[in-house]
Amino acid sequence: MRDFIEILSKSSLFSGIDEEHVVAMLGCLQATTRHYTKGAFILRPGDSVNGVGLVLAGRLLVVREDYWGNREIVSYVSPGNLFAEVFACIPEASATVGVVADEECTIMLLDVRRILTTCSSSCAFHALLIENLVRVLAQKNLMMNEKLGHLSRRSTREKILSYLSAEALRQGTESFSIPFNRQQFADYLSVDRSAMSAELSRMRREGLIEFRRSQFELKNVGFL
Amino acid sequence: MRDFIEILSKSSLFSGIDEEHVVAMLGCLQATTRHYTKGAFILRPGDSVNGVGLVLAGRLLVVREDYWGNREIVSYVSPGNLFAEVFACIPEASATVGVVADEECTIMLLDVRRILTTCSSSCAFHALLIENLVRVLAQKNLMMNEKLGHLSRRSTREKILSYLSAEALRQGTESFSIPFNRQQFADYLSVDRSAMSAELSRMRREGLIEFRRSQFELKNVGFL
DNA sequence: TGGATTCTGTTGGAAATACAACGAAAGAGG
DNA sequence: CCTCTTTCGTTGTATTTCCAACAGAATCCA
Repeated sequence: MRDFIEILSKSSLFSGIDEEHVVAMLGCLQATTRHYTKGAFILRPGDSVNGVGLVLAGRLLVVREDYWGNREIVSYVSPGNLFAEVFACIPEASATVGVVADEECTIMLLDVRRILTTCSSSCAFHALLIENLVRVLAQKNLMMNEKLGHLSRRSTREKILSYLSAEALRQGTESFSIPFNRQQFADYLSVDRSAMSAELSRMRREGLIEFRRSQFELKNVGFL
Repeated sequence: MRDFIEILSKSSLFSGIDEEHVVAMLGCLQATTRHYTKGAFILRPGDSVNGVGLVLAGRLLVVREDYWGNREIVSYVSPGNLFAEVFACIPEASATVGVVADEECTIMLLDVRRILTTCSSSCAFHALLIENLVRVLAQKNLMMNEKLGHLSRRSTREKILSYLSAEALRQGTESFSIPFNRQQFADYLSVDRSAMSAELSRMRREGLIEFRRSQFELKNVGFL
């Protein structure tokens, strides 16, 4: 547990609160930790959600699957970041997506009601906690919006370029690596993997990009 | 102004606060109202956002346009609902989408910092205001998630069915109308309008659906 | 090291979509 | 009631995507 306090104090939720106070708040928020092995479901579609999740170690995938088993990767969650906060903030809603451990991982569950309901006594940083929660919600919104922008492109090439240029902008360099393998990349953009590979090769032949596995480089782009 | 107080007290942000207190809070939140004619831009991509918007009358469209003029309808906003709250909650972010008046409309702008920063004196309902804001953010998140679910479908038919069945579920009936004309519907699902018309006709011939303009009926569905 | 497994790129045929063009139907406004 | 404008459905063609199958490369593990 001690190992995770640094993660916590640097997390999106506790940002700006020093380690000492974070520890004090954990009890107030009824924090519990859990451990999962690779491939295990942390949350299944339809589950009711009682608390917000915070990743302490490992990586989670947020996935959606349809009746025919097509799997789409909605997003991924790395240490220090929240998940399921949306369902936790709307008591009457149940999960519409699944959350799977992409590798062995440790998570922490916190009671959202305790975050929103200011307890006048102990927690001096409660206002900050709420502000952080609002910021996380807004940023997730922004991310989804960005992904919506990728998915709304008509062709595979446009989707790929939309994603890659956004990633180059975010990382501030034309040469960067993406957090997906090919199948995951295709799942993320909701296209066929082999079609994606073919399109990537075509773009390489045309001198638009260079790549090797998950390492990409945008050629001749004007915006950086 | 008087005309809009009922809208306000029933809005997502002021939900649970009676009209009397809503009026009292408006000053505290530095509320201003504006009027726009059909087709006018309320917000352009790249604009910096100082306050959250609340629709009092008329309907707004949230749109994204690419370099080639392809227009995607991200969502629409009807009276009583917020817009631009995401950008307002992240000071350093500027708008990534545009907001257009779909018809003549009146909106109100509110200072988000005033919502998040509790002023101990006057506003007894401030905690509720924050809770409402959090709920709105979470619900928008949920809506985007749902839309992501539609867009991630591979074929036009699947996208249409995904949207229509979600709408049928929401409205609780197999016969319902959608808030779009054909072009807007196609824009919303990011597909070609004529292709959509063709697919709709095909689905009608196969007995899956019935429709006339914006009125739809799902046939032989099991979930209602 | 060698074999098994996973990941990636390629290809060809089937299917679906985009695009452009057109006419019919519906709605708006005098 | 008539005209003008917008919306909607249809069709044919060019493109693009999907799907399945396969082979080479990289990685893993005993």
